[in-house]
Amino acid sequence: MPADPSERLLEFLQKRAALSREEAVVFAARWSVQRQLKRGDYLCSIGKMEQHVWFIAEGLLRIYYPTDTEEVCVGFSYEDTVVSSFPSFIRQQPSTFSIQALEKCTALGITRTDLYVAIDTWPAVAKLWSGLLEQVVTGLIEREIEISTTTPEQRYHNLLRRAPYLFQRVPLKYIATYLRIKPETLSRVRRTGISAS
Amino acid sequence: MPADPSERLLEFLQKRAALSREEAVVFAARWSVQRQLKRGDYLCSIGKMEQHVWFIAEGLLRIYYPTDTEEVCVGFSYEDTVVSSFPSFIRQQPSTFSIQALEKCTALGITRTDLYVAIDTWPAVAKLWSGLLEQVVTGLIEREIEISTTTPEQRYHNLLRRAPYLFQRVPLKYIATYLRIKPETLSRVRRTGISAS
DNA sequence: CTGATTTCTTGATTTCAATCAATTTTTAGG
DNA sequence: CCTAAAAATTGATTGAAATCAAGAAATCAG
Repeated sequence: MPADPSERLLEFLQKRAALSREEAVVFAARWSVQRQLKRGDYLCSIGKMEQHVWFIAEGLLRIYYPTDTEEVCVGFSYEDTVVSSFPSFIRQQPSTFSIQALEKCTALGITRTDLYVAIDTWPAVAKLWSGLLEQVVTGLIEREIEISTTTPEQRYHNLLRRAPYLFQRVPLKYIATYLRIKPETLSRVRRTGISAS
Repeated sequence: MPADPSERLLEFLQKRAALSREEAVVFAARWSVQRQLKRGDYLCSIGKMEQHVWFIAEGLLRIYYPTDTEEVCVGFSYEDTVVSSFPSFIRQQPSTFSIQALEKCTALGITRTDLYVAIDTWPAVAKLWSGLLEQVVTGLIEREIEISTTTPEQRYHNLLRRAPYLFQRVPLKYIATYLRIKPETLSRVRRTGISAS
């Protein structure tokens, strides 16, 4: 894992997209917006127009939307993942999400125009984009099903199994909103160490 | 609105994709699987591999997944919409959804291979596909937000405003599961005719 | 048209997680 | 290292919708 963000992006692209080395280098160069975030900083805020898709080279962020009374996490992003406020980016509408660094982060961004030009230029990039959207779609659907078919306790155990690393890096109060339960409930569920099926 | 399913598909494609008339005709011809469904028939069932994306030329269907105790509707499809068990179609895994006709339906299907060939052949089809996926993504996200930020009553009024036609065509018990409430609750919410904000 | 089945409504009761209210523990920044 | 702020825990209580239980109304197939 290279420390250099661009090098890391290049590896990511070559692993994920059917691009030649040269194409990958050219495409990677279009991810020209570098952001350094410290804990608490925002990559995107409610109401702002999302102009980029971000590659996270380092760090961890939460993606959330606010309600009257709390902030509900829809997901987390970390090293070697791609994140954006997709509905805002796709439709060019004000974002309904905020994306906040929970750790010091390094992100590389590509603009909307650059991305769509790349999609039109390289079929492999078009494929990468559809693949990413497909992943988002299947992820959202699976998540919706899980939330509505499982108990808070099951969801906790499922997440613990699928993504134990989150519990090392994310305050439980954010994990709680991601599981659609209150921190108090999560605390109680953890105490009674009932094992998952 | 033409009665002929193929003609209807052609109109749909020309409206939605930047295809020339000739391209549209050639692409439309790949939607070669025609299905006639009567009330109660299935376009896709749990556990089956979804092999097609379907264009609905006529009729109305519900898309749902089963839980221990009920069937939860994730959406409806009707004339001039496209439907599939997307996660199954995309990943070629057994479907976690069933898609059932609530009325007599006519559907035209394109196979996975035919679709992906078309995507690779015509940039406009690739665009159509990404556009469709983008629509699914934004729809799912908005829905997730709505479900977790609104009361059953608000959701009922929102749906009544956005899609009044569903109430003409779909039994309330299916609408209830779509709103993530029990039929009894929906009934009570409808009785107390409190108007939406 | 008509009887059977499905769907919808209404009432009584229960339940699971939310809320409210303090502490205790942990963490981060000076 | 120390202290203030943030996060987590624990207990008591509440509440909104689910569940349970009949009936009434609508619909569909023969």
